[in-house]
Amino acid sequence: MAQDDSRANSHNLAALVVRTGERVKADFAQAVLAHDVSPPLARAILLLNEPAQMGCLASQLSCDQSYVTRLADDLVKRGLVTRAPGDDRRVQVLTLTPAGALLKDQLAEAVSVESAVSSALSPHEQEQLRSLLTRILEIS
Amino acid sequence: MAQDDSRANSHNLAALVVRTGERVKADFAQAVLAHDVSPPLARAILLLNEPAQMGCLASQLSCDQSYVTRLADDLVKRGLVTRAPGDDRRVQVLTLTPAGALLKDQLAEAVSVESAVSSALSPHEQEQLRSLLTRILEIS
DNA sequence: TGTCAACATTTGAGTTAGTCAAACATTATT
DNA sequence: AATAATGTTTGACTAACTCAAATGTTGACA
Repeated sequence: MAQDDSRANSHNLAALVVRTGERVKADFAQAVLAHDVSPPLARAILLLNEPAQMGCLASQLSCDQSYVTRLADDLVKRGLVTRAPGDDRRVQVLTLTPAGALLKDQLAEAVSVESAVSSALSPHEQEQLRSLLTRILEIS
Repeated sequence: MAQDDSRANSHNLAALVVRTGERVKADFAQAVLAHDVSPPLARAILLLNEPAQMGCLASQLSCDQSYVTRLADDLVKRGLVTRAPGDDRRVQVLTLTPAGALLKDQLAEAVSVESAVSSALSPHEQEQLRSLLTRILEIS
């Protein structure tokens, strides 16, 4: 109802969760854009610790497979990954080139350096937070 | 790696924060779309407890003023708000119509009902979470 | 009082981060 | 051998924005 204002606005905990997520995302974006990489591209690169097929990447990114195709196009064009058919010739396996691996390390460094989460909270508090968030994600 | 910890490397706390934010946002979207309102429109409606001028709404939504113009166009077209010049005739004041006010209450109800945050955590835990997130937002 | 800077809103054009459906190639099933 | 299933690609589209320039309005001040 209208007078139940405690939930309506940004004093609302749900809104705070969203806002914090957006803040962390913005920090990530700032860190990776400094390396001329868009956030989705950076996410893909950071997942390529070992060669992976595109469908797998899609599920890790929780996005459509066709979007991974576009990301891969871009990565290949930039010389950051190679795209080669696997044993099953339907699949394409993405592998970081040396340049890509280097960039991945730089991105990982940049992202972790400017992490508001780890600089705001003690290790114990970080564990607390992790546990609370996990509980939220677990429901349903 | 078949783990469906969907937002990659959820062992990374920052990723977990983002993922939780997205989950909460998705719940919000689901709740309001059931009332045929897009998430940004719903956010605007929920902020209109009292008449507000557009620039003010923009800052509450943290978006460009020109985007509020488009939201307002839509809201007016649907008969949910009126847009009238204020005393200062540069400003336009948005006011919920009766239909808009009714919808606002329905949205507030729908959004609060399906809140993962409040059903996953005890009141005390919610306070803990609020405090941790606030600390993250405060750093900058 | 006239002029000019500042402000609120609007418009037009563009961007980013995707989605969906259909097509295609390859492999698996019957 | 025919058909179904799987993985990727393409084309067309969308949502949710942003930016820059244009428009209308007001306040400041010489």
